[in-house]
Amino acid sequence: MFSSFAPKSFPLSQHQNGNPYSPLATNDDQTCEFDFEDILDNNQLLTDQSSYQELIPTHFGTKEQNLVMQETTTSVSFMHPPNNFHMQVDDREQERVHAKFKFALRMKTKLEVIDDGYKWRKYGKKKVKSSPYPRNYFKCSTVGCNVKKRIERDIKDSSYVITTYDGVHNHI
DNA sequence: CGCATTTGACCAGCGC
DNA sequence: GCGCTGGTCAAATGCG
Repeated sequence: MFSSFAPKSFPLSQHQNGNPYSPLATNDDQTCEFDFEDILDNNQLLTDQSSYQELIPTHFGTKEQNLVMQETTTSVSFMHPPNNFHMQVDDREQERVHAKFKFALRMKTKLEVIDDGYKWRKYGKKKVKSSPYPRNYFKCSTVGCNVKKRIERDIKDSSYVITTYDGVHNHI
């Protein structure tokens, strides 16, 4: 069963030749540099911290290092969970694990809405106390997919946007 | 007219 | 129990 928890494609509105995995096109409105700011919640399969730390540099780059998405191979690694993500779990367990999976990424962009390859429906906007910027709430538009995401500007540096994904897509 | 977005209302959880 | 805060709902609104 296919599933993914990360953006499907580069966070760019334009991809060369229409291929979302192609090298990045230059776009002044949105830089392509971004990094994992925080892993908010480990999934159950990776409760062993050491194994989790191994996966981050392999698949996403280290947390400290900005990851410039310029190579197809990097993006493909990024868009899918690690191969052993589904290891030794039945469908019910996998569903439970996916429902708990949550992570955030921080991206330098001037855009308010970021195209990550999935179709989202906005269902809420909230002023949060800790930030002068509103937080926007989205649900995946695909029927039966319960993935949500929140988007807000970084209060420390408003040129960055923090996107928090909640759940795992059950579709391509 | 249909669908997505907006936005105030409502709800749940938490700390006091 | 009460108030605060964040998350969700849903009616109103806007737009193609």
